[in-house]
Amino acid sequence: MKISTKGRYGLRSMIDLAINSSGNTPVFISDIAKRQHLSEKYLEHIFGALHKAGLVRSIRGRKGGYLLQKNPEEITLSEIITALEGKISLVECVLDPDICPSAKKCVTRDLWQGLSDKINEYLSSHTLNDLIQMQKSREQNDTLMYYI
Amino acid sequence: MKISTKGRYGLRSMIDLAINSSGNTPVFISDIAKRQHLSEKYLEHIFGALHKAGLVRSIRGRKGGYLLQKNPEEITLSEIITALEGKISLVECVLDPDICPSAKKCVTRDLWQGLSDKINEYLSSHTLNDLIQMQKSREQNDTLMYYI
DNA sequence: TATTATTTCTATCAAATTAATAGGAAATAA
DNA sequence: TTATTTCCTATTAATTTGATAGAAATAATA
Ligand code: FES
Ligand code: FES
Repeated sequence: MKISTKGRYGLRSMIDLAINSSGNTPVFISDIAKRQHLSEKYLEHIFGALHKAGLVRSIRGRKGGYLLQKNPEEITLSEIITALEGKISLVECVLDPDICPSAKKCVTRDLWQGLSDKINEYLSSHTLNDLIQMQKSREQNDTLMYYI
Repeated sequence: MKISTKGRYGLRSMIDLAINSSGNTPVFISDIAKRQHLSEKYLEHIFGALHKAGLVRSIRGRKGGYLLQKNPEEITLSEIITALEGKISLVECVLDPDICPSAKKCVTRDLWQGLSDKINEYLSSHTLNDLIQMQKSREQNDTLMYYI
């Protein structure tokens, strides 16, 4: 029961993208990879998935790169994780009861269903903006420390 | 972000064990495997883990088998899942901050921490007995249906 | 005591999934 | 025309998960 690197790296990259894009100038994957200490090639894949899910806008060619497609407060963490890891459910049969012949009787399915709902609830109730604000205030506090 | 078969099979087997053990006579792994449509050999592993975690008592030799070590209402689902899948955390650095050099600054870690806590909360607040009662009442309803 | 049924332990193999790399095509601004 | 970027497809590497085999230990039973 772990979040994969795709999900983890992707979320961090979305925060990085939001913080480092000024206006309409796109951000290079290579820059995000450098700042986040990630492989450029692997990050390409991740942004492919984010793009496909409509969370980022891409500009091809020289001086191209990526931009957020929506405002950070309109992007829930659930959307980001779903884009990168698929629909959130702890067991397959929560989404697709047909794969378990005894799904109707199975009490553990109800349990996993309930827990999956909790997880979805949590991730839907936080937006990318929440993380950005946390990040920014944390950085500001770090700076202030030097003046105290 | 999935529960592995170990966790799923193990939980179902604990319910099976609790429901099918009468008094102090132990239950064979082979019987549980039959009823739950699981591989006997694989189930051995699973019970090895449950035993190691002190959730079941084993009786070796002929007419041996397994018994619950505690009353079902004293066994939380968190204990069972932890025994089978290890400590519940969505990313390694939640339990062990040292593996991420920037753990103190990382806002995504706080997020995963929070969500991992929710999951633990949920699984700690339900016991094996809850599932057994659900199962029993479900079976009773099924039986009643024939008499209506 | 010898035999048999049963669990436990360890080692290993197979399959599936995830993570990462590589190379080049397509697009586009300089 | 060139440099720089995303996009696409394939391949490889690493890790995790699922399953098997067989020897050792142990207790009941004949
Ligand atoms: S595990 Fe799928 S229905 Fe029980
Ligand atoms: S991912 Fe581990 S601290 Fe950020």
